[in-house]
Amino acid sequence: MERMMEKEITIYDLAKILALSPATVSRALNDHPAINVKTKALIAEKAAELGYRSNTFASHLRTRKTNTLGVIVPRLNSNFMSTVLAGMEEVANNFGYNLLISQSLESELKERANAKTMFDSRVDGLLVSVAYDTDSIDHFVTFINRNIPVLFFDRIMDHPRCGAVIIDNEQAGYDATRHLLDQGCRRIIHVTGDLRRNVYADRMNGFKRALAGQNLPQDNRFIISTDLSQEAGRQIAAQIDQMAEKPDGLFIANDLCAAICMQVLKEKGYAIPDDIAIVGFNNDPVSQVVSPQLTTVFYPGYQMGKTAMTTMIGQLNGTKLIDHSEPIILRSELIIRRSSIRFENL
Amino acid sequence: MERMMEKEITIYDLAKILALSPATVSRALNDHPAINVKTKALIAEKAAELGYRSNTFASHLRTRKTNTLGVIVPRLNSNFMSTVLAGMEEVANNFGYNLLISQSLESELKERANAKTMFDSRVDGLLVSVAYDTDSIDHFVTFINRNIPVLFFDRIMDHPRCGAVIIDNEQAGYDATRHLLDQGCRRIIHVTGDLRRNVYADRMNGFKRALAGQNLPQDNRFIISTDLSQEAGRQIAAQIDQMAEKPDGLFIANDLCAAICMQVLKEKGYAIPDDIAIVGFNNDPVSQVVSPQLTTVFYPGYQMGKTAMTTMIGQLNGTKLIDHSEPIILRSELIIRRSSIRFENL
DNA sequence: ATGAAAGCGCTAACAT
DNA sequence: ATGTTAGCGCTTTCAT
Repeated sequence: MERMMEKEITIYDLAKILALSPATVSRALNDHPAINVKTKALIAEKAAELGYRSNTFASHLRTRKTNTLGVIVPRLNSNFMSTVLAGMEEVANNFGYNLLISQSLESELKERANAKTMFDSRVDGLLVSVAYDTDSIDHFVTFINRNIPVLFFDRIMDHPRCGAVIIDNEQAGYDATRHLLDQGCRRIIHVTGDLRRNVYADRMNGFKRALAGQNLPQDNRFIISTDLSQEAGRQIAAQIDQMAEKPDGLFIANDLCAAICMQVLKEKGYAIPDDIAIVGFNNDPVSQVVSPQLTTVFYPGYQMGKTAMTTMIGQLNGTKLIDHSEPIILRSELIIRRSSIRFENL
Repeated sequence: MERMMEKEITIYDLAKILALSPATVSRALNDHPAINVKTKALIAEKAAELGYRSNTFASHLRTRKTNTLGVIVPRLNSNFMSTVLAGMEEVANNFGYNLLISQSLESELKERANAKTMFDSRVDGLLVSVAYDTDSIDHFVTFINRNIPVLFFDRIMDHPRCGAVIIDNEQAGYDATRHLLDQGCRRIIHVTGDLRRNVYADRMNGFKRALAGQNLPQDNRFIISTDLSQEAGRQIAAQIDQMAEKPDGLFIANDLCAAICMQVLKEKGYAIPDDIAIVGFNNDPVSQVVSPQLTTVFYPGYQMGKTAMTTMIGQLNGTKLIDHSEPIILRSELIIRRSSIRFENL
């Protein structure tokens, strides 16, 4: 069967038809100021009529710019991350950038592979939220050495030539813990993730500061580092059930993990929040669906995506260079729901 | 401040250093059979040593292939979609393809814009799950006319030259409804999405078939088309609460919507499953976290992503052409949990 | 088995 | 305001 294969129109075709030079056509299409407005209109019209589309590869080859930005995230499938990406996409779109998105699946190995792909694709810039177990920063230094800006968001790495966009995790951790303390909790367990990641280390520090503020003892057995998975939620519940002296408060750095943990505790007969008050993190949809509804920390994902992307593009345009000396910090907010409001405070 | 800017190595550099021609280097790098094995090894070694990376733009300009595939999804932030994408990424990676991912945010307008971007980026193929309100298929025909393969998955459009990967939504809808009937439900409400989408239309047809099989009356007021949002879940619950004759079963085509609906019903004093049994769809994490746990339909997202991508790449390679005449159908499975098991059946 | 040379479509320095 | 021209780095036909 014969296939219809429309011929690809080039600026040469346009130039010939309009009796102009390819250079003029190129300039007109790129809205160059030196070109006569009428000429531009003429060219634009003809281009549209013939279905001309710029060959980005030829353009990239010449300009050494790809108009593509790489984004590496641990996973796509969290409400938070996909909200961030939606924010990034909106801004990138407005500025005519494409996004090359990939997930590290929480593995440094995969992250390195992703970074290599991005590098070979010659992205103009890279936005990264690092994997659970990332130790080395080598695979990003490759970019930095070539002057390709790298911007971390949420889970950041410390590097003198990389920007960062985060929330104040320490303060959020403090607020969450402080809230539990205000509800009368005195034996609070903090369940967190890998402490190499700033988000978890900072929340833990906030947790500790809140306890210290009340002159409460700091018991390291009350800080449990897990992978924050659903399974971890189950294990924590089982572990608590085994403890001689039970906790009366639980601050878990992830909503889904907290929700599962709460569920198992309820099954084992614990009253939430009366026996154990619980605070999660992220304001994931699950936090509204469990009963009692879960107190959590709202994370401005969309805002974070937009801010990160705006920052990156500002850097690329030279409009506004990234301040490497300190991160951009967005506001988060404690959302208080039933899982942490003790009876006596109603 | 001086910046270290490593010079980009080209095949000309390699050729000069090794006293070979650029053609030989190019062939060697592409593993051309005519090149001497030793020469290949020599070139590969030098390339690695100098950190050579192929300039994909020059290559694409020549070959008119981009090795990039476009993926358009309604939203990134569902467990299902990100699982699909993970599956796609794995396969694409193995075959050396890059993914350009974007979300339509359930809007045909945005979907068209995404498609245009993909088209201008000259993707080699396009994988799409269409938006809620997509009516026209024009923006995909553009690709088809240029012989760029288009493959739909999950939410598909009917076109004689596009492939499709789906689950048997009709059967899944039947199974879900049949299960409710088996539990003694006789007045079942089906809450679904936009019926222009196959996934919802098919589930509804399965629903109807199950009712017909029991000689139950078909009341169109018992089929409610919504946007399946959390808000919709709330509204449905309110609506049910107002009904003179209440339903005794609820089949909602989305877990989060079902979970919220269940929650509101519980607040209003309905016993789940005894007053109203509920079945959701997708096996989203929320389904395990609500109480009672939600009966739902497992959706093989990872598998779907892998299958779709394998199919696409088979088509591009010419290895295995897409069968346009009928869709690829994957197995789904009803997962029975407490939200639908009536007391009398325990 | 290897080389010479042309050209993919675009941009930009230089010229007019 | 517009034109001329020389590549960007790669692949590939044709030649040896």
